[in-house]
Amino acid sequence: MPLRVYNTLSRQKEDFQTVEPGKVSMYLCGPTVYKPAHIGHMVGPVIFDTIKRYLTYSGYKVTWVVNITDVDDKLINRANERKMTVEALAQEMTQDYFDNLKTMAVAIGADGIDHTPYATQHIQEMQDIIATLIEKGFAYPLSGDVYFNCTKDEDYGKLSGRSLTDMLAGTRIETHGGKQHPADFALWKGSKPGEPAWPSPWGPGRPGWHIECSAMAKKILGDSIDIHGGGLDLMFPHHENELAQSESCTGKPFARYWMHNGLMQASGAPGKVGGGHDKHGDKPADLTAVKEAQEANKLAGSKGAASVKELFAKHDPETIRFFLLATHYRSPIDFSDERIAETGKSLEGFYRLFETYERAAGQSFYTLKPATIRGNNPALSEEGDALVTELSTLRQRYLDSMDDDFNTGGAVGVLFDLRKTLNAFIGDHKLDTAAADKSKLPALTAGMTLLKELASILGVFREAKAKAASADDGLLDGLMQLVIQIRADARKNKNFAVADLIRNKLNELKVTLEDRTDQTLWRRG
RNA sequence: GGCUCCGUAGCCAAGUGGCUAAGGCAACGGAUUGCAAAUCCGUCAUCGUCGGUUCGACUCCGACCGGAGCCUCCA
Repeated sequence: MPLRVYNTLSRQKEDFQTVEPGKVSMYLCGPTVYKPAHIGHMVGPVIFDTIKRYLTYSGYKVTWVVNITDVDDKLINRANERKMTVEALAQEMTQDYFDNLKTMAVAIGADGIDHTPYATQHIQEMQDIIATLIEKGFAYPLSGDVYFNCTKDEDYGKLSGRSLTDMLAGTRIETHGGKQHPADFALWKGSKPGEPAWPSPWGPGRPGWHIECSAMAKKILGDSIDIHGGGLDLMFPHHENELAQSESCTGKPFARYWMHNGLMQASGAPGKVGGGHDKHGDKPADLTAVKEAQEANKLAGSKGAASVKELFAKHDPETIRFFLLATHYRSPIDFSDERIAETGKSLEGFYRLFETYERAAGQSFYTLKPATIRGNNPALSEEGDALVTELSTLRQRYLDSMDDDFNTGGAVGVLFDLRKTLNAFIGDHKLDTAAADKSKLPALTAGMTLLKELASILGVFREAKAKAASADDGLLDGLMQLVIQIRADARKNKNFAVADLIRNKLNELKVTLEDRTDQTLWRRG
């Protein structure tokens, strides 16, 4: 089955064909760095990181760009509030963003985001595009600003499915004095005193919001890119305008596939995590009230939108990543601590399996070296155990899911099936006991290696978790072994009252004991 | 008002014009265990409502109900 990708432009899944065979250029709209990232900001990067991993696994050479918007009204206002420069604020928040990406297993570099261009470092490229647009008649200067002329762009609105007449009918667009059409948007904004400004042929000013992406995508990836991504909220006006100005400038298709991820929603609180939410539409007369309500909501802050760093204090980042990938990327995700905790529970079985495997095989799951390229997996093509056949089937199901518009939710389901299969195999052959049928170990390792392969594509189970108690010098485990020994003696003497007392008291201390046939294991939680 | 999208079991969630509608969490029954834990096996849905198209629809079309997003420089 060929890879198929849902394209917002056509509103359907299309066979994936790149501009250049074997290569994929990918541009994801990054954050405006004016405040700490919240969970919603992680959705796009995690999904596109997974997409890059899968495309790479499928044999493509992928170049991925995520831009940093480091000049904008919100930055200016925020910097003023905090009495710091826009540069300093941007630097601080960019670092926060990068730190969070790293924690979420999204790398900066060849294994992840290849380029992170900054808007302020591409002013010249933006001005070049603006100049070209003016020259071609797609844009016009107006008292220090420059506007894109939407009516000159024949297919304006094709991405979001809007027409200029619809937009007029909506009357939601405030007409700025002098603009030729209400939908015309700023390419260049003349600066007010005290604002960041760059010299330009149209006077000192700063770029409009959309132009930076056009400029940076063009510079780094070329006139036509393969995939352009971002949150669903960016489809209009941001991506629509970006597309319009880019194609008007170059005369070439800007992006083959537009991919939009669904937004994170705080559970119980309608609306997206990051901002206010208001219903409107029925009462256009109530504009003022609506606006006031919006402001109030903005001040109230982001309900349910703890910063990512606060979230990491409560939940394992791997759990959060898994949580994000368990749902299809185009669906909205309902976010709550309960949901993530539930995901955490569902992952425990994997960690147990890894421990079991280590006991059985004498090597860590994390040291297994899985195939990194799709193709026939030699370990699975050998005639052998019935397990091997089953593994091949599961692997194919996984690939079919991912080929279908990166259906990570379906792929996650296969991971759980694989877990069950391997646990059953271990049980059938008593592989975690002294009575193990050692001849079955290679088949088990093949299965575990496959699990590693499939999980790696999702960016999970790649590395062992850092030991929580790094300060512990082994005392804790020593004490536990002592307690376990004492309890084992009690059990041997059928003194179950003592044995159960020990176990119950340990439970109260959040320590779980597991009596296996030949030993007793303990773990926290 | 305009433009999109969604509605699958107690909860989360994948998927399909026709064989048994993935998987997870929870619950229940069983195997295992001294009892537990962990693991395995099993039980648990006719797919918002009403029409239409079709030999046949949960899957296509329409209406309605319910929910979400955008039209406001939020990823």
